[in-house]
Amino acid sequence: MQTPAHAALGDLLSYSGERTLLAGTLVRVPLGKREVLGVVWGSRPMAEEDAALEFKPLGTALDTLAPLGEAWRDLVAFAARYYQRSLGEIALAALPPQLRDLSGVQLARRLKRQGSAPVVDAGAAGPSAAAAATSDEQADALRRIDAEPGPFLLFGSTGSGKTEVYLQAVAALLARSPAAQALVMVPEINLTPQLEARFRARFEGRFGAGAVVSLHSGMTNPQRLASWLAAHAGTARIVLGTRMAVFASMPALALIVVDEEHDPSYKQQEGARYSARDLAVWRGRREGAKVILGSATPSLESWHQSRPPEGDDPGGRYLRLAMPSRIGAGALPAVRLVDMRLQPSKTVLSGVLLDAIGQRIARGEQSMVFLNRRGYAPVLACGDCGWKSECPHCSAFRVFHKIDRTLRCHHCGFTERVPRACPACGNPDIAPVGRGTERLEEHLGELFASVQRPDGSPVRIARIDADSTRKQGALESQLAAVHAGEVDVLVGTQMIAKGHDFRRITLVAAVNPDGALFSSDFRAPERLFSLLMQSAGRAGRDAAYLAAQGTTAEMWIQTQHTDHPLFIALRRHDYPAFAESELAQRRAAGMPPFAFQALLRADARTQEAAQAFLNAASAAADALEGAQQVARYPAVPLAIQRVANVERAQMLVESASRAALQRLLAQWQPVLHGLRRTPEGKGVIRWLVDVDPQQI
DNA sequence: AGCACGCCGACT
DNA sequence: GTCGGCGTGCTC
Repeated sequence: MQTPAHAALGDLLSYSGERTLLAGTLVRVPLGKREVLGVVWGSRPMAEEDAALEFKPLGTALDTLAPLGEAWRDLVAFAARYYQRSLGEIALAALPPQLRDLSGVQLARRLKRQGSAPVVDAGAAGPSAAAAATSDEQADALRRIDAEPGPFLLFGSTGSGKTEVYLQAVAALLARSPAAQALVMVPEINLTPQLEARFRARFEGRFGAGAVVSLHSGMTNPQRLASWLAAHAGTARIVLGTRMAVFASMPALALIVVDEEHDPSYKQQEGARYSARDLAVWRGRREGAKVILGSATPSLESWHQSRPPEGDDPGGRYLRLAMPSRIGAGALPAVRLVDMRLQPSKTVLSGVLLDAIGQRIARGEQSMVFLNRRGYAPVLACGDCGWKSECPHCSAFRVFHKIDRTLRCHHCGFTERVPRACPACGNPDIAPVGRGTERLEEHLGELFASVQRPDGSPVRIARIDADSTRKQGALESQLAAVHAGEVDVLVGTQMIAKGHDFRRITLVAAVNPDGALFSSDFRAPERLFSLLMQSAGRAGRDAAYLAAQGTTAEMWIQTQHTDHPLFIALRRHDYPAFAESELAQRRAAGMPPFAFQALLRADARTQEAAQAFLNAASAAADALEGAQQVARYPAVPLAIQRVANVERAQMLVESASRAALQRLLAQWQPVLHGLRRTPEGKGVIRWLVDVDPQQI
């Protein structure tokens, strides 16, 4: 009747105890030599046949806490089943870590303290930020959300006011039902503070402090526990969080919002590889809560699922709500494609783009230059002997970081000081190849060294990427500098493309986005389109500013493929056209969303051992029921084959039927565990199943 | 996952 | 002679 532990450990463990505990009660139980947290999944009286078995006695029950509800347990059970993980692993991951090491007494103390915190008093309403006036599109979306069951796909361009729709949908719901709770998810921790501020401003006056809580991995354990307990008790009316929040215990859940639903961060990439967006839809249906998925560039899965009925096609299960207009922001930026084939070879920044940026600087406007590669140069190479800065532990190059003169492997973290001469032949003349954000920042600094801002001061270039924001609070202070107008040109990775509301940026440039056009990952174009759309959305957010400046917003793209359909659709800001052509290709090729996939991955000391395991697994699958409905592709090395001296291989498994795929995976699981003890499983360090993989 | 038990190299 | 490397196996 409990849950911790992992992988091969059977689903449920049984313990003995004097009294019957309600399902969902948290308990401490002995497991091996330690005591762990468990959740009661069910109980029954001792039967005679149990006498032969030896059950350990249950430890203390943490029953000062209300038991976890049936809906929560169903969600955990579904996630465990669907993503092929043990019940205990999901349940434990779904609970705040601090619950694990809190004794019953400590927990009671926490609850008492929290219970005595100022209680929500609707009568003593303080000032609440007023709801903004809604556009016709927003009002229409809200009406449909109110009238229809959903799930909804809120398809709104950047600046169309999706957040206002979320706020008012939440407000309508909380006003109608005195206990109702809403869950609002965002893809990244970085985006929670500004969302939290808006929700607090809107709701804390009405529902009291503590009505809005956050739940994400950036919080300390005590903070997380406090939020979790408030959600579980129902005192928190609104829970904001990242993907982990989908598992929050919310007894009166009535609405789930998944903002930027297309974002890959919703898919957990280690441990249990769940999709918080997909679980949100499942949870919404199970609990009768409305679900709103919002995006300017929806995932093709959600887009397809929200197609309107047509002919024989009954349409998708989601209801699409479109909000094409931008509110309070200027028109969407004009997209300019620079044909790099017409530029001198090795041009990094074309003359026309530099001119355009220069003009913005002269007018005191800001530009954003976007390059998805951090560091100074992706490779360091010797011109004489051909040595390259390979990582000794990975099949990847170490990146040259000029700032601290290091070569760093971005996969295993292996870092060394840059050698003064070629380690292979001693040639002192080793040179960076290619460019990252550091080098671009340096390059721009040189190019604009003689240019002046309107007040005569020198041009300021700033860089925002994972390296420049590593320190606590660094991102905030850098963003503040941009907002304060201290920066003329901002260089960065995709970090700067998301969410941040820059008022004075009127030009956004993507320097070298072509890599994703011909990637082996079939989802790469989808990600690129969404990233570029999102980047474009950073420009010209403030119509009043544009008008005052007498300027228009522009998005520049340097490419070798100016006639690529992706860029043509982008130039028209036409996501539907892009989606339609991508979906046609996916349909023709039998790829998601027209097929369902899973990956079986194996890590081993040698590539042969990893592949041998996968091949044996594939052979074993032949004998399973329904195997002929599921295609298994050959085992292949991962794109980055070796990381930290571990060889990695994977096998794609695919079916037109989700149910058939699930049936096969369920039967496969015990076989795979068994395989580890056979000769083919010998060298395998670990294996895992990734259901609905995002990256292939 | 933890945490044991168990068999082979460099230290008090 | 012991400390400790991580390989293998178990947890009601």
